[in-house]
Amino acid sequence: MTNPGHANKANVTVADFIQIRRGEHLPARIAGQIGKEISEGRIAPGEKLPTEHLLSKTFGVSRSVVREAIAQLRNEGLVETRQGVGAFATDVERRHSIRIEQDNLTDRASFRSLFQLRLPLEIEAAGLAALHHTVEDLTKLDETLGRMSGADKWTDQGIVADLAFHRQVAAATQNEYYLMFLGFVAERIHLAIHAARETAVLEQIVEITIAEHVAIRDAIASGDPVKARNAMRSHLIGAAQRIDLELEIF
Amino acid sequence: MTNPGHANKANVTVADFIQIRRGEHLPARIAGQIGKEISEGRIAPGEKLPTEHLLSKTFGVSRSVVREAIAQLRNEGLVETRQGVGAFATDVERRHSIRIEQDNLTDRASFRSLFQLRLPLEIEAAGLAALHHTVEDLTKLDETLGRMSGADKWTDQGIVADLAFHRQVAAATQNEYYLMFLGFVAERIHLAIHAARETAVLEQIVEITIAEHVAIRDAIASGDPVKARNAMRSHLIGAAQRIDLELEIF
DNA sequence: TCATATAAGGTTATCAGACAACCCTACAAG
DNA sequence: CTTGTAGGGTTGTCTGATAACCTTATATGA
Repeated sequence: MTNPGHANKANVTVADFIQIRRGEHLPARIAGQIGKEISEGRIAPGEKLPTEHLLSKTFGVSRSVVREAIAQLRNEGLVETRQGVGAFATDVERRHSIRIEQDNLTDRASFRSLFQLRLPLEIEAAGLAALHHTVEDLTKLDETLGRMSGADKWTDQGIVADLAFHRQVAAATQNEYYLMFLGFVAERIHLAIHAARETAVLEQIVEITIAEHVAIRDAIASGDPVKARNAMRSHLIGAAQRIDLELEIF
Repeated sequence: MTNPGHANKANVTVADFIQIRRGEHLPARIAGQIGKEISEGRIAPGEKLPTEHLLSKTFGVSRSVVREAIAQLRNEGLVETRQGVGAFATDVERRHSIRIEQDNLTDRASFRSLFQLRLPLEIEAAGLAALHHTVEDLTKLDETLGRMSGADKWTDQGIVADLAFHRQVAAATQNEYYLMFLGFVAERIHLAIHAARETAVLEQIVEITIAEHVAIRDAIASGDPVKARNAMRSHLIGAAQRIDLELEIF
């Protein structure tokens, strides 16, 4: 919308790029500026970025720095580069890595969406864990439960242990992707709650839900996937209610 | 005389379809190797990585490439660098982005794990889509179904349409994270099948499953989440069976 | 005229070497 | 014993060059 047609030849004004001040991690700052241009739509998807040479002159840095900045953007999926052609802003659909800006989660609707995503993953993970857990998995679960109900229950340790418990359930599935995705999602959720200064709420959750965690552990140990799923479902629904989150269950 | 860049093997004229990956972005490959070392624990968290100079000699590439690889790992949160000191591996918990190396999916067990992760997400998404879909969502679904059963059924278009269908179901949940995660996972799976040169199988899947897709669409349109979930579950289980994938269902 | 081959110029990818900024350690000076 | 400093090592940045690749225009031959 903002005159995207000038990337072809003799671009008059690349953008409102300002000269970089030295001091700390040049590539990251330049990547930030370019990324902002893309995120805010001033560089449309599919549009070609200025050449590295031109960018280096524009920012007043060497081409190495520009290259590293573009590499970072490419890694985040915001741009694609084609040798001999140039760098292009990508469609949102094609991004090949998942990244969640923590700021987004301050929005309650967004937070709820992430929790709603977590729900089926945790439930399925509990079921798979019931089928595939090893003796070591159970040992680790018990150890973590001990930390949760231990003397340091009211410190951050309890919260860390809660996170660790769910991570270990995911690990017990023996499925690397459950560990990867659930670890990622659960961590975002915990961080969001933490950032919202609702740690008191979290501690309360930890206290109330020790019994629920034990139930999950026992269900997994029993090897009954249905029982494990139900235990995890009850736990998560309860946890959501305790932070006034209304989920859709069916 | 020891130029490692051109120290390749003699050109083999046989049709050996092993990837030569000459244009496969050197830094990404090196980042993958180093990242693997970290993920699999051969480089412990907190441990110092070899110096850039040593790495460049080890891999036989220039320092620029190694730097770009390390920058990528830093961006993914796997390493932290301190000027004048070195690069250090970080804890797994710290990672703030998810990335799946496509190579891993050539391994059938790994591919199955990803499919097993996709299962509950797709099912839940179908249920949520039944509740939250808009008129526009249904229109897009119908349009995509038309492309699947159209004349270009046997081209890549049919496969693209299949992917688009599932993406639109995810979009119909009105939950950005379902779109983000499912789009990501489903795309990996399709790429893996494609890379395995099983496109013929995929096309067969598309043909057989048009009816199943229509059933999913109708169930979503009916607004009954349970029905939508069942339709999606049947479809995915069938799709898995058609590529000889045995999933755990409960 | 039309299709193909070739040349030219631009862009990214990689290389090589150098210097700057910064950190750590050890050792000398007080 | 404390302090200062010199030295070496590492990452950060710069500069210039070459290779690989793409696009476009021109030439060539039927």
